[in-house]
Amino acid sequence: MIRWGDRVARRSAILAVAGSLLREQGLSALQMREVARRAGIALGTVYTYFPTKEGLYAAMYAQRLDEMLDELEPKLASMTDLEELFVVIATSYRDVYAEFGKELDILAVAGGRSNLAPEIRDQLVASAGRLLAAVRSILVRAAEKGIYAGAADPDLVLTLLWSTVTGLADHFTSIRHEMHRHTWDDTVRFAAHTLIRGLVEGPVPQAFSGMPQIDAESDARIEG
Amino acid sequence: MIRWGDRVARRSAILAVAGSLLREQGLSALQMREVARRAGIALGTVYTYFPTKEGLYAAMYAQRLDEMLDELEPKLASMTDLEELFVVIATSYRDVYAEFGKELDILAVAGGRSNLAPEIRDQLVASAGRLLAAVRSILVRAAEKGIYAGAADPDLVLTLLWSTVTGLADHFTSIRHEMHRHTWDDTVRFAAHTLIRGLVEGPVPQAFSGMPQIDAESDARIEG
DNA sequence: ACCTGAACACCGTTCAAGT
DNA sequence: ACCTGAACACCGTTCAAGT
Repeated sequence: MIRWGDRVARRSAILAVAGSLLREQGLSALQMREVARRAGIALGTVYTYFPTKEGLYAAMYAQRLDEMLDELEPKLASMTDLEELFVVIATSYRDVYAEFGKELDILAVAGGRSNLAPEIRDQLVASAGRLLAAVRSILVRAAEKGIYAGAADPDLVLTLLWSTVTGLADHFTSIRHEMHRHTWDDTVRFAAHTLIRGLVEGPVPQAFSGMPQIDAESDARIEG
Repeated sequence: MIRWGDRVARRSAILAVAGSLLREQGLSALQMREVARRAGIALGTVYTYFPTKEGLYAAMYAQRLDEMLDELEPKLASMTDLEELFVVIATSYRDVYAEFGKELDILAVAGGRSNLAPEIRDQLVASAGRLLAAVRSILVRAAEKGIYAGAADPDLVLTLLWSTVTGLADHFTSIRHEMHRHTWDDTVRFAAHTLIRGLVEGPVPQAFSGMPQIDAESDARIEG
């Protein structure tokens, strides 16, 4: 039992209870009354710790991301392979996505002007920063080795990679993935391989002439 | 005014009213009372046309997808360029996504076992079929010309392309896209170029040896 | 048959009162 | 200071009654 007035321990307990509720039964079962009941406190008390349900949710998300990054950073530090980078990050993020779903996106929340408590917002910004820093440093290392097509704007590369990460996470979190027999591992590795192959410098295959930017009539025509 | 008992016209009117509500004010403003009020009918009447709010939403989505495909199919029929294909589909879908957001995904709803009215489900399955048929026919045409790397499983290719389409749509529908200055057009074209370049057959750039499948130690190492 | 709208159920949020 | 829980607000859904 948490003693009366121990706000730090109580806050953790609420987060823990809410987390298990979310994991076990999904978002629709995450109700403030149920959180209060499982935490052994009154309904109103939850609101003295978190301003709204959304605030509670954001705090849970921030905590989960920190956990993810604590696991991820050591792996990324020693990593030199762009495909592996993609696979490892995508797989970690998929697990977070499976819990928190489409409601929250680390790069969206961290960048946005939502009504979050400043502390939570800062925590999310920090997490996003850790993730971006890790990815950027690998891209830079790759660019220095001349393998990665450094000509493309890093923002574009990051947007493409992150969009694919979230898109794949979404795919395998929805019933969509039951439409074919491929596993997550097969699919992410194929995605990683294809993307990196497309990004990497080198001779342009066949009809392509390697103009990586806007051009109304592209040069990848099948005929002619 | 719709005359008493004209269920066909009334149904259309409800869908139209709900659609404008969704477009103008977003999902949170789509409330059954407001739909009834704007349609000039009683709250209970809405429920004689649509079994639940979700059913109404799915019907709106199905209608919007039909509209999208009516626009898309003629364009796709004469299309031979894989990059253009990606750009055109992604852009159309982004507009749908901006309205209906993450709640519904054509390939998820069509494949799933949700509690939709059979007619709506059938309509969604048909839409998904139209989209997949169009894409597949272009991939096949490309494979015949020997440009597209037909070796890769078409399911994998489709999953990757569709995941990126939804990921990009999500990116540009969230505040995330404000984090950099690139437009939708720039980004989708870059994505299309990179993906198709990665998928296309041809000499493998630099250290790559073109093994497109699972391999724990990938060969895209930066060093060694 | 089709339509009505008051009533119910559910859940996020508030706040005056308790310790 | 911290906690309580009844009460309020809101909105999806139902159903007995109306035409």
